[in-house]
Amino acid sequence: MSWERVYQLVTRIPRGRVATYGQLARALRLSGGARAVGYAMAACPGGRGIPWHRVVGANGCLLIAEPHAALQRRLLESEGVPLEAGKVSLERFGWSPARPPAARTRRRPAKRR
DNA sequence: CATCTGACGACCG
DNA sequence: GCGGTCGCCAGAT
Repeated sequence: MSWERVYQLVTRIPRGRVATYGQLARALRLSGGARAVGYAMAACPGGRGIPWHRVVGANGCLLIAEPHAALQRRLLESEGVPLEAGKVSLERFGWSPARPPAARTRRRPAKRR
């Protein structure tokens, strides 16, 4: 399969939200697992409006190397997705590919802090 | 056609 | 908590 599928899904990630490699991989049933998505993103073509910066590691951390990580961080923050200790709070900004939750901008599901 | 090269994540010691 | 191992795909040279 071509990576097109991955790109399509990534494009579906709403602004202000992020998805993890593993999550995308499972959503697409990629045999290669998260790795496959990683490979796909590495080959991600530019100039197509693919929000590649909305894809983060399983832990919500940025995986790519500098200087791209800095850019990703900047882009995310410009979308309202803050990085805490170098990581995105998947609890708050994680997006489910098949199950987009209602906008919980400030509503806490059961998590209290 | 053979090889190399990357944006992962789960598991184990 | 940290570092090493393993499974994996497609495109470029």
